[in-house]
Amino acid sequence: MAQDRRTSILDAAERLFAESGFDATPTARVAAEAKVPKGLVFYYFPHKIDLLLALVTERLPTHGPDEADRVVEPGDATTSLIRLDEHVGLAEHASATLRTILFREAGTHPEVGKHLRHLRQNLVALTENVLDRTVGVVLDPGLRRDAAHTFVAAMLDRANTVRTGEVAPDLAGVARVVSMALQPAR
Amino acid sequence: MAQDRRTSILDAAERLFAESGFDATPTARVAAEAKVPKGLVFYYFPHKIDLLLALVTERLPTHGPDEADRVVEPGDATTSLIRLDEHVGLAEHASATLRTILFREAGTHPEVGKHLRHLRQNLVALTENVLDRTVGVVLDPGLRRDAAHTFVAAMLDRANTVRTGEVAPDLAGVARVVSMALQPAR
Amino acid sequence: MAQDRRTSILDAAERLFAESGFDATPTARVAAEAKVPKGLVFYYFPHKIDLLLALVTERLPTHGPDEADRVVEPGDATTSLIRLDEHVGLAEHASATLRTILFREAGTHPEVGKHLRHLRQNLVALTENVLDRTVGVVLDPGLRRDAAHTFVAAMLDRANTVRTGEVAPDLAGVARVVSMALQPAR
Amino acid sequence: MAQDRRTSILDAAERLFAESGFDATPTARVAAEAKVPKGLVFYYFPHKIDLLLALVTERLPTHGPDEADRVVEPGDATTSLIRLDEHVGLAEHASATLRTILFREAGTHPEVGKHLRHLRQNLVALTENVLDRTVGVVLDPGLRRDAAHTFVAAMLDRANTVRTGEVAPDLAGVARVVSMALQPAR
DNA sequence: AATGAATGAGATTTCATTCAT
DNA sequence: GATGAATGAAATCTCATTCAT
Repeated sequence: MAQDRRTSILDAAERLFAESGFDATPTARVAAEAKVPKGLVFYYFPHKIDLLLALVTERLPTHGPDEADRVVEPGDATTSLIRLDEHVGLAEHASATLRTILFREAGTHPEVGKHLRHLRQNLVALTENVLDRTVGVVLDPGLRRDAAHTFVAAMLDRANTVRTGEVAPDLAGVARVVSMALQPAR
Repeated sequence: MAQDRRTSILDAAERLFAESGFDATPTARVAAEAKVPKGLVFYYFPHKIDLLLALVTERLPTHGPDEADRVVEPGDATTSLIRLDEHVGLAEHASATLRTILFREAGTHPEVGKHLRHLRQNLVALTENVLDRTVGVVLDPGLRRDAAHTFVAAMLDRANTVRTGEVAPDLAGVARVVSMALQPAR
Repeated sequence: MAQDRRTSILDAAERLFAESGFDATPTARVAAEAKVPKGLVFYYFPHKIDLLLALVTERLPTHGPDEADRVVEPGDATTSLIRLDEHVGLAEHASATLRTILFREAGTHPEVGKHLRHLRQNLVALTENVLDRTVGVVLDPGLRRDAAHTFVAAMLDRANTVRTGEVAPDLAGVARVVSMALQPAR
Repeated sequence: MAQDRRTSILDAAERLFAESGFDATPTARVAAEAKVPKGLVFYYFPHKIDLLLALVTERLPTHGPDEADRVVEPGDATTSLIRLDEHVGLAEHASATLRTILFREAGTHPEVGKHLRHLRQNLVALTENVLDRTVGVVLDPGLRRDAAHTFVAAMLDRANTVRTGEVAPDLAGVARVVSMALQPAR
């Protein structure tokens, strides 16, 4: 019961911060949106910034390298990468709000920036793992790293793109480009 | 003289908005940083948002497709792309503050978002142009587009990366990956 | 057991009120300092002011005139007064916190002011008694009263002085001055 | 004109702080009492504590030793001391509010405590000067110091007394006691 | 007897904006 | 063109007190 109300508050904060940004959202609006009295927000989150921190630390999935298993399509790097993107789901609506918060506040709130750095590191490691398991041959470590960074950059850029209303780059296209670069010969 | 003071104000705003964000920067601090009286800021920029708009419209370069000439290294796509990145200079300190502002405020301020969309479109067109002039053969339009999007995504992602303190992906590596994908045969 | 927790609360309140003042000390901090749940403070002391009143009524000694016996040194007014001061112990650390509270809150909280007035009256009566029993001769009532008031004023002033970090006046010196004023002839 | 409004604010603060104490007086009440908008209080005094500091630093007289000239009655220490007390005017209504503030806040606000220490030092020096110029003979330095401290203690104690509603000790009586102590012989 | 989640009135402070000069 | 005093709406945060359990 008590946790329900704390959850309502976080839900409301997530929605509003994504819509209008952290700074532009008064705590009073969070309380109203969560249908709890103003004082209760402070009770659970003594300072406004604690709302942001709770969202980022409690609700952001960190992707471990073991998740590669679920998406690998042996011998087909393009498909594997596309499925990786779908699995991570950065473009999906469910994570849209957190993603918005993550990118926007990373520059001004150190704790948030730290999480964004971890996310990228994990995604790169995961992508390298996916590539390894997909292609049969042993990849050059430098090339593998560059390929992974390229794909992760595209995923993160697209996440950012969606939020700013730009025309999203096609991740399938990027997957194809990366995949072609890895072809030992044609 | 009058223009000098207007410029001081914009300089100060650029610095402070990049540091702390638009919302978190009081106009009074802009005035203090610019060493002008508070009233003068509102004299030149009747509303606070006008400061942001002036920065974006007056100080952001838009890259036309004709700039390809300056960077193309015929026959060497990797080098051409690296030189393109250097030319655009998104990673350079000079544009760091504007870039910061651009990414952060794009989601909440429509005018700013519009500029970011234009920037991406122009960069994609420019990159396609660079690729065309670099490789001798006629590229498949779909592949060319995917390659351009991939490289632009990496450039923009890196710009965003720098601002959040993440480990920057290596643009030379991405250039190599994109370049290899375009090799007709090896 | 129950009394232990009530005592902890009063101990904590005494410490914190002395440090930061009554108004500036939240009851929540009292509870934290006493290591009891917040609700318990209000269980024992329904209103915050009751904490202050309990401290003053339960922990402040009132000095009766009969205490003169313990300090009188017949024929030596200076020594008697010095011993009176030591006996009353207003300067001692044990009473420092209560003294602090007494002086600071006397002006704004009538109940506390009443206690301070009683303390002064009792001290004057006690000092007059000490002087009477010390000197052999019959003192002029007006002079005796003035002398007592002078010494009590010095004791209370010093109590206040210690609390504000001023250089404490030397009570032995005051005892000497008062004593000399009472000498019938030299 | 502008200064007038700043002065109104300080006047109001002086009145209200004396009445109810610093902590118990909302800045909104200060604004209301001064008949200025709430924002203006903050304009002149960015933090509430600045009101207190301005009162103490701008409105508290510091008594220099040269002021002795105005009160000395040669050969009559009792009269000289009484006139000194009247001159310093700690008991007068005009200084009552500041005195109240001074004593109450000295313990919790270091800046205020510093002023109270200076006031005592200056008063002791001034009183010693008065005694020197009043009595013809050369006083023993130790005795002179004790006598001065005794009288200053009484003045400060009485100031404090008035504020807490206690029965004020008679300063004329203290003057007589101190004066008698200085009589070389009778 | 004990508790800690809950409440809401109100405190301090912030700050974009106005405007008389 | 320039200025800085002035304004007030609104933001964040505080905290004594209540009350269901």
